[in-house]
Amino acid sequence: MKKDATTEEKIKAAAKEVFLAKGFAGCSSREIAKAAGENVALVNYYFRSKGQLFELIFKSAMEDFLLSMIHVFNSEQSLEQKMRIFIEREFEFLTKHPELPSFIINEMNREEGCAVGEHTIHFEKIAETGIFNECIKAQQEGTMREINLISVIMLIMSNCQYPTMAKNLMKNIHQLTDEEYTLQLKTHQSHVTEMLVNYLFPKNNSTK
Amino acid sequence: MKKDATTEEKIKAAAKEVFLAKGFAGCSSREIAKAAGENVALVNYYFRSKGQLFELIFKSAMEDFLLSMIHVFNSEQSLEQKMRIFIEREFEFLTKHPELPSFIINEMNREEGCAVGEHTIHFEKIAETGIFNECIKAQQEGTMREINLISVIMLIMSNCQYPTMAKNLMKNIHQLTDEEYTLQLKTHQSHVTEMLVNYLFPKNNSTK
DNA sequence: GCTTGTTTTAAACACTTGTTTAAAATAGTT
DNA sequence: AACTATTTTAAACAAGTGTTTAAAACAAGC
Repeated sequence: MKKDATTEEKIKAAAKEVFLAKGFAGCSSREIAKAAGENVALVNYYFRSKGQLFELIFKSAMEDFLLSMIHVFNSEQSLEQKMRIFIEREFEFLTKHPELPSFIINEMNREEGCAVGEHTIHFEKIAETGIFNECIKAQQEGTMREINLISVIMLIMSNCQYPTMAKNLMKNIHQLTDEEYTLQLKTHQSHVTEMLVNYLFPKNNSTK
Repeated sequence: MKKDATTEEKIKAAAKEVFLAKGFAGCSSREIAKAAGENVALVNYYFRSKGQLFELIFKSAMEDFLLSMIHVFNSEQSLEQKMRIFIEREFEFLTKHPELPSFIINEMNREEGCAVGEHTIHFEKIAETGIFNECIKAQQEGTMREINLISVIMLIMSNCQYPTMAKNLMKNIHQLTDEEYTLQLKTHQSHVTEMLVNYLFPKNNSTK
């Protein structure tokens, strides 16, 4: 946390930390205030309610989440190479922010349905990079497998996000230490990369 | 819910439903009691505390979760065929219990660390089916790719579980209806199956 | 100095939380 | 029937919840 941040920023930073770790229902306003080193009333003074503060945090988390996808797509490289780099960046990003996918999926599954319908905006930014058109073109040329683009995204997300989300589960089931799991993750990443690239860009000309 | 269940069973059933949907922090004792149609005090009368009731539910959920893996492994079939059937069963199971993976992963990530260290027991049951030895043998014979078995499990879990966990996220991002997503899931399943089988059991003899 | 407006504080609000209690209802046994 | 043990109830408990309030502290301008 920065040193001379304003009270508002301190609360926001603390809220992000606590919300991401424990979810909306898993923490209290007082906990956030304490984490920020400020009075409870200030949470409502600056953000009106716990709910509105959460909404704010959630949106920015969602933005981080989706923007982490965009950077690679604009570069000048082959689709296959882009895919390789993208997976690498994704693993890198998720190692730094392991709580993010769980957080978003959870809060998305809450009954109150967090801020539904607004996140397509960011997704359209991804579309604007032209990556989807690039895929369609590659599919017409036969260098990429005929596959629904939603499935492509799902394959990538599944294989990149799940391993970081399920860290504690996996550690427990397989009796691994933190270091062992980090190592495991590294070799897993290369499997994921090879598997996805092999499947999406088959080398022998039987695209099925 | 069954008609003439005992009060204890009614509470347990209600607790399972509510806990799975909302998590430990996301619901109250009174909510569970109301869902069971019983008095709040009975929750503590039969289960002593919300925490102990949760522990009970969590363990049985974990059991469902892991036992869903075991059934296929004993059958008499080729490894590849077993894998295909396993993935099919897994998708089938997860469609019926979509909250299960999120629930377990979440509660596993809670600070209190739910009942850590006891779940290896079930996992050992999987080992007893001999599936792991079978894999090692296949790897020696060259019919299966040289790959850490933990990675194999992770690949399967990632690709089967994530798509059901992220349903609401995906629906929102891609603006899909429930029916559209179910359809999408169906075609995704076949991609997952082909991709995993192709990667784990490569046909051309270049196992790398 | 005093007077503005903003920021921070401690205290209180009404309500929900998990849990306990003591009395009431019920079932079981002789 | 009467006595027992079990089950269920409504009420209460202290502690914690999100939020509001009214007073205090602070800063800036005159």
